[in-house]
Amino acid sequence: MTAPRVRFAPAPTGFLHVGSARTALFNWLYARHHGGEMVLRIEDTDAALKTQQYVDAIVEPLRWLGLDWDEGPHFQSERRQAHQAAVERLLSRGAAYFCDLTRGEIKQRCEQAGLPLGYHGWSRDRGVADGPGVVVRFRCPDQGETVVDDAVRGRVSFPNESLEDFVIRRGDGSPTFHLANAMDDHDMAISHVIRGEDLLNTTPRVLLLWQALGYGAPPRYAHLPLLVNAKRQKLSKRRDDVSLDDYRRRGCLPEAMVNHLALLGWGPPDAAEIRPLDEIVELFDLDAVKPSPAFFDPARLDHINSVYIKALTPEQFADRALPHVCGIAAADASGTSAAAETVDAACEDGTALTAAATTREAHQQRAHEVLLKLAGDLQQRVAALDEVWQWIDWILSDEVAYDDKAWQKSVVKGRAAAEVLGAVEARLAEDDFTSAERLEAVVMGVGDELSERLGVRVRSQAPVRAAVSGRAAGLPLWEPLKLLGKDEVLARIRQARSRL
RNA sequence: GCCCCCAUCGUCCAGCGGCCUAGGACGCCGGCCUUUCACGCCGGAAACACGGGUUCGAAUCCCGUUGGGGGUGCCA
Repeated sequence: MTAPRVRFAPAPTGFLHVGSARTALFNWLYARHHGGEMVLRIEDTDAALKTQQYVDAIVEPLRWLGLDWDEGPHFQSERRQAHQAAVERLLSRGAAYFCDLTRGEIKQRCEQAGLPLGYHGWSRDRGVADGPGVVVRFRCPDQGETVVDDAVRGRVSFPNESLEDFVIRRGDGSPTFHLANAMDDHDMAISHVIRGEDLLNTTPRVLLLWQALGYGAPPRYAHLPLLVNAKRQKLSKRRDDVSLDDYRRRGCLPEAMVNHLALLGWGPPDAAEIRPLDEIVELFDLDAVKPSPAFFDPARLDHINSVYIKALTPEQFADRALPHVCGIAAADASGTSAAAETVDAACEDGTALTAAATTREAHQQRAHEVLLKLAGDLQQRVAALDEVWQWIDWILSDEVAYDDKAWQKSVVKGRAAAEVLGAVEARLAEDDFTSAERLEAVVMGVGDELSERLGVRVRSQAPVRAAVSGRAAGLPLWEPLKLLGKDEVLARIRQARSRL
């Protein structure tokens, strides 16, 4: 087999859809596995969507995923001349004709003829002349069938009588997707067209055009299973979370997203599902792609993401989590995260999150240090990077937000909580806060002593946690106490005691 | 309406005629570990949509039914 040449051809819609990302990935995997090439082509037939912003919305997420291409981006709009010339050729050959019927007129004719709503070659013999608003339609054969030889689905045949004379040039002179698609795939020497199943029904049209244009053997088609939501409907922009960039902002790792996407419609021959991309490249092939729709399950993505997060070194974790803790990753999000709002607000109006970090830079430096020190404990607790903030906000901020339930449970109703806090404050005043282990020994020691004295189990960790963090649960306390520092810890315990 | 696709645990995959009393993973439930929350470990419930064929033998092949989805645009 000669090296394949595939293309990823998204329409510029302002963002990259996870379904499109999956299509891009499968094209890329196929090309890389077989040592072929991938072309990026932006299908901007429709409007003037070739702005940098629209192109970036496609290119950047692809780069984020780690997918590259060997050629492009090409733009369909740049091939306008060639497309128009082809329309002329089809016209002069009688393979296409002009039509000036409006939607209403078509409907009317159907009713008069007692035919089901549709285009029944109405203008084939009307001899319509070209002019403003006049479209060009392709003359489909009335008999026979058009067969799509699909790498995923096998032989799919369409009765030609079910095909209507479709528009290949709009009233404004622009070519439609079918025409541009056939021509561009031919002219760019595409060998394999790998795309979503929603396009399967349009394939006979492209094939008919391919034939009429005298192009010879068509490319091999492969229609990938649709990505669906929990209700098993095609993922849609309106009701589902489909923007790849949103996942990035929420702290999904690109390698996790790629791995997750690869598992939708495909599975490795062995049982190892979570594995590096180069191994997936090695194992991937089209004949192993399943034809049935796949649910894009966010819970599964979370799991895969959590596995990748756990595998990060502390340094990698700190570097990658930092933007999510400092509001950078979510800066351009429509719904900014709590972390972003808190940090941005504090930094922008000049107020400090902590007395020590009075600038954004200082805050970042401090946050990085905290992330690095707590990496292991954080990594096993988050499924996405944007969850990190809620575990450490109390360390990075001077303000303690006391959770009512936690306060009641751990301090008010906590056994001997007042004594615990009193004793801990006294003992910690003697400590130099250089050892997390010693801090643990001190706090736990207070609990043990009280337990012995009172004859009942006294848990000393809970009230201390509530005092310094305002919460009932969280990270192992000792390293955070050290990071918070002696003055701050003692101040918080004092503050808690005064609340009693 | 018409055309097309799809059909194994709730979900994603394995199974491509006998290895299947159907395997793994997510999720769920239970237990262990633990002076928080987690991680980890152990265990459990959970599926071949239905009906006909073909075959010595079918989750695997064929047909039909049912169910789900997609398309049916001067969107792609």
